[in-house]
Amino acid sequence: MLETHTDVPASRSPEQAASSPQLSLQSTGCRNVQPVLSRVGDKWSVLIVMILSQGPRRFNELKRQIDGISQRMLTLTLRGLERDGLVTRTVEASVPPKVTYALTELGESLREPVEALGHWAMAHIACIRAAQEGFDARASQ
Amino acid sequence: MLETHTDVPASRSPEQAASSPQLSLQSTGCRNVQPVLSRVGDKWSVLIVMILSQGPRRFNELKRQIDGISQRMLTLTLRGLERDGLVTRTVEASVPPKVTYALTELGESLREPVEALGHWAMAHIACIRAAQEGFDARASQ
DNA sequence: CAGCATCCGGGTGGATACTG
DNA sequence: CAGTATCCACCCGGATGCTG
Repeated sequence: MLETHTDVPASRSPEQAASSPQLSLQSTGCRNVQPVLSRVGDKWSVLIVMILSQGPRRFNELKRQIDGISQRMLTLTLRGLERDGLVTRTVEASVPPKVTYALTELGESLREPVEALGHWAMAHIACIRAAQEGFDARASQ
Repeated sequence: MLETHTDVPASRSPEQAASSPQLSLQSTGCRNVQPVLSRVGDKWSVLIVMILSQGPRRFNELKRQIDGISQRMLTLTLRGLERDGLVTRTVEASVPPKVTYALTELGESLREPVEALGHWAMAHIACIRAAQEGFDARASQ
């Protein structure tokens, strides 16, 4: 569980902090946040994390369960997740080889904010689609 | 990415109507969630949303405030956000023209889950970096 | 001021073939 | 089974130049 939720009380940045140019919002927070956002926005990472949250999986189990992924992207994505410390890779030296992937605690803790985003998406998808259709209709005419 | 194209309706089977305990991101939810995740993972969208959450901004205000963005990407990103109904674009027909961008309620509501993700990122960035360095060290030797 | 048009380099990701 | 290696199409995104 993630009770280390250092709840930052949303220190509203007072717009233009005069002296220091607009490096406040970018370099301070976003340099750290952006890589994480990229991982979440990645085509396959979140899906893999969600599947692994149900339990460890072997390589081809994942491949079968994720419709449309190429083995190249599965490998690459798993390597990336492993590198970030979100997933562990366990090799059992047998014939045939058996490799098991599982979520780390870090990976597990990522599920909460990601699911929050997922819930937001589910709750507002109709609203978004409507906006898109309106926009497209306006643009085409 | 910015092309959150309106996906096919894809009539849902009514099997898991209201009994799904967990938000299944693989089957039903994935198609709805993924475009949103792409937007969040987008290089500039979240940054723009965060800035606009402090109040409406004009085009060049945003451009000045967002270090490193090209005006092409600013335009494209704002169009995408507008299309998704997250941002409004208001043109004041004057000379010189004045265009103001502001968050919609939908855009404002996105801030919460995104900030949750941001907090997660800030809280675990050290952990992630350590994992990455360990991984890289292991890989290079 | 607020864009759009164009070019183009680099990275993402799919398809395919091969290995331990 | 679980990858690696290679080729390649696409398109993201920066730079530049031009409009109203």
